[in-house]
Amino acid sequence: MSEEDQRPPERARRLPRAVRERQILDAAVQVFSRHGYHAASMDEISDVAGVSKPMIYTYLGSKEDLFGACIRREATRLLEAIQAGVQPDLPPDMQLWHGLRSFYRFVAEYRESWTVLHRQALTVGGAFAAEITDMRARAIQLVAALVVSAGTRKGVGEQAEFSGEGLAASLVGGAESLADWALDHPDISDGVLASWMMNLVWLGFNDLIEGAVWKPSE
Amino acid sequence: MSEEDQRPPERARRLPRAVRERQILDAAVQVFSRHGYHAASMDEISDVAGVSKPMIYTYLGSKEDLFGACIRREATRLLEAIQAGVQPDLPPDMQLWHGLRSFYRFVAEYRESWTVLHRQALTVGGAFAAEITDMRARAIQLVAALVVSAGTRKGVGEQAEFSGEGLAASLVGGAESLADWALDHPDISDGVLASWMMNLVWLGFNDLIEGAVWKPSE
Amino acid sequence: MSEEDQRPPERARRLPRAVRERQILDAAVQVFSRHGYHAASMDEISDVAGVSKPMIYTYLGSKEDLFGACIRREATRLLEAIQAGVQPDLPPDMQLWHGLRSFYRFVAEYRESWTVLHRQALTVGGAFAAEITDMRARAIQLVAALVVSAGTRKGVGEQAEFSGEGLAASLVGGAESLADWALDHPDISDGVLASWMMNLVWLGFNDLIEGAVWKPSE
Amino acid sequence: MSEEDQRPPERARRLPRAVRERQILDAAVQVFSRHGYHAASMDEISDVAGVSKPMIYTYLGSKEDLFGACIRREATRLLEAIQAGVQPDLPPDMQLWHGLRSFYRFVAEYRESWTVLHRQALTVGGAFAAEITDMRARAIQLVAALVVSAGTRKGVGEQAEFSGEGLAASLVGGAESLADWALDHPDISDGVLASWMMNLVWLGFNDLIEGAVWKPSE
DNA sequence: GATGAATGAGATTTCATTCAT
DNA sequence: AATGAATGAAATCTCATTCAT
Repeated sequence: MSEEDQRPPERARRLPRAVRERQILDAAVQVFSRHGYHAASMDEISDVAGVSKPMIYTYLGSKEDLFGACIRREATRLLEAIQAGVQPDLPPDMQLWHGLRSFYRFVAEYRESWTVLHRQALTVGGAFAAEITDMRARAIQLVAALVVSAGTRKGVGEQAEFSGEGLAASLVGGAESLADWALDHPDISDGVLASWMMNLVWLGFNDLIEGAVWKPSE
Repeated sequence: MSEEDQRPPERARRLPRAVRERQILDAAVQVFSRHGYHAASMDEISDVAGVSKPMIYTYLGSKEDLFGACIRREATRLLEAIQAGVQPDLPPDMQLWHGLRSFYRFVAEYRESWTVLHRQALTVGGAFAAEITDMRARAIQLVAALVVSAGTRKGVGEQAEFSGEGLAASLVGGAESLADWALDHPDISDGVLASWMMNLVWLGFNDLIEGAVWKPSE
Repeated sequence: MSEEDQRPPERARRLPRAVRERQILDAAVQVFSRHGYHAASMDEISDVAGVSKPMIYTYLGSKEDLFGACIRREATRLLEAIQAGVQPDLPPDMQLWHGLRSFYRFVAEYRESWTVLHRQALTVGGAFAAEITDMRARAIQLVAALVVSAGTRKGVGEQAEFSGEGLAASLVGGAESLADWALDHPDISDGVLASWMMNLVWLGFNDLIEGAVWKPSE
Repeated sequence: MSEEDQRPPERARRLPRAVRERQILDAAVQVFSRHGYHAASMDEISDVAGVSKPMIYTYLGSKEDLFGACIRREATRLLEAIQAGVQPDLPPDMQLWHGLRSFYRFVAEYRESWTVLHRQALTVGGAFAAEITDMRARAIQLVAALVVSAGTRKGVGEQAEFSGEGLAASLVGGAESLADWALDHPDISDGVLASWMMNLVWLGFNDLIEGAVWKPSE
């Protein structure tokens, strides 16, 4: 009844839209990463965000829209983190190494972002799978370019034993898989992880471009 | 319209339990692989199986049980397919190569089995994720054993640049990732895919055990 | 393949219909008494009876029919047990006492029968509630007759303080309630239980017919 | 057709939670009392309440929770009604009489409450049966205390012919049974019903504490 | 006479989404 | 700007009941 009582309750304080959107996206990433797209409920997200459900719909649209916004934000973050670590004037192997380090640093620091991108995004099907697959394809082609550029410098073309894109696909997958493995081994630094990948892949690749080829002995 | 069509509709025929169970599992794998665990509905599965829902519950139990049965059947299939291809008296690299070929052959032939195992099983969480993770861990350790056995023959121990389990994790992940990639490139034979992996990994690994080490040049 | 193998399996031995019906009814009483009408399932009943479900439907009809058959059989048992204990040439109080003893003996010996009749039959509604209520009404009127016959012998009519049927209703209810109580106190003999009821009721009733009347003092 | 009918349909009006909860509980008591716990459907309850099913789950929880809420509300009502009628400074017989009157008044006025408590609550089994049995036990011990206090004033102890708790159990059961009987005889006032119970029981009990004992004459 | 196979119908429960204030 | 109130639609699962052999 007094004048002070007339301002709205603590929780309902009017915040600028951008702040609210960030709150909601943070909560959504957290919940989606825990339960996956389908098992996550808008109720839980609104609870975690400290915001009512209609607000989510007003600001970010449907559940699918919301998930899309999460995916895009986290993907952007990841790509920016990697790009920030890469110095384009270095030789290809060092570029790769720096990129990998940044990647493993990101995964360690933003587990939830990584989980959403890697594990949950593919299960939704339809547009998202495509989006993620696209992003992955871009990453793969980036790596492939790196690899091929190194290769062509030494005069190696596309052959039966060698496919830039295919190798890049497995490289990216291997790196991701090692990232998952590293989530359970947090004491291993990003530098060591990146070195493992380089040793596994670069040396092998180096042999390839030197003309060495493994063939079935039979 | 033909004479055969005049017998009672397929659906009503009384078939022995084992046959129905196979039908149901086939349908379930198909539907789970398309939509994932949560988005798949028992209604759709029963439709695809040509069987009423109660039969599913009578024969295979709850949705979770059904999913578990799918996972286990497909995992067994996959492992058997790989083991059938491996000849234990060959040298490690040939064992690996044959294993990979069998793997890629299986993935090409049973896309849905692979999708369920690779993409969908992890999203359920709880017991299944654990089961799959376990199976993957077994595969990783198998590979690690192969790799390490080759390594120790040449006197290479665990070092900072080298971790059997970590490398195996990335190798398995890389192989899986290449399998996914190959789903979109069906013209590439399993032999070629396996060779790529071998060239990427074995040569690289070979260098490692010869003492070559990649190090950041900076 | 040998000749012995051609007789039907143990369970399917052809038994005369009356035996099968008894088996089924026994099982049904057991299951209904445990779970009540609605929570009992035909599956459980057929399991307990060691008989397939279609057999139940063939011999005893629908679930409702089956329940009805149970109720009628157990009610008949109860009434016969009571009548067997009563000797019609004794004075009213001794008749009542003997009836009560037989009743408590029956309840102790056939807990399940009693449970079905007392607790479960009323929850079904419709025809059964009516049937049970009827049976109870007959018991009440029987007791009422006893009471009234004793009363009229002494010249006591229906008054405000006295209603044969009402009193009988509460008497029967009290006896039933004591039976329930006795289920948790199995060391108390039927004779003692019957005596309690007589002391509680008969003395009071005796006073009534002697002209004593309790009235609110206010 | 009248002007009032032109406002939006009753169902869509936004009412405060407390009001809706009351509506739902009222409907639930009605439906549970008609069909029993198992045969009652949430659909019918939501229809009767004029509310959609999700509201019921949001406000009152599962079907079992809802039933529990009904039981507790009605039990509280009943106990309060009885306690409101009892005056603790009166002699034991008058306390009993007033308690009985209040009880019969309540049963007449809230038939459905009584039905749910008396007939339906026991059939659910588990926690509710226990809860109801408990409440009944409290009532029984209350009466037992009354009876025994009157008895000990006259120096009557526990004997073979007399068990406070057993007698109280049958007294309570008799009172309940008379209540059921009275439901079909609505012209009989609560005062008369209470008097019947007093005449039946109190006189008998009075005899007991005076030393009179009924014994089988055989 | 006896049963394994099969299902229609309906139960409880949850969720994304929207009104009305 | 913000939310409590409200729901349509659909999910999983169970049960009484009947065919076909």
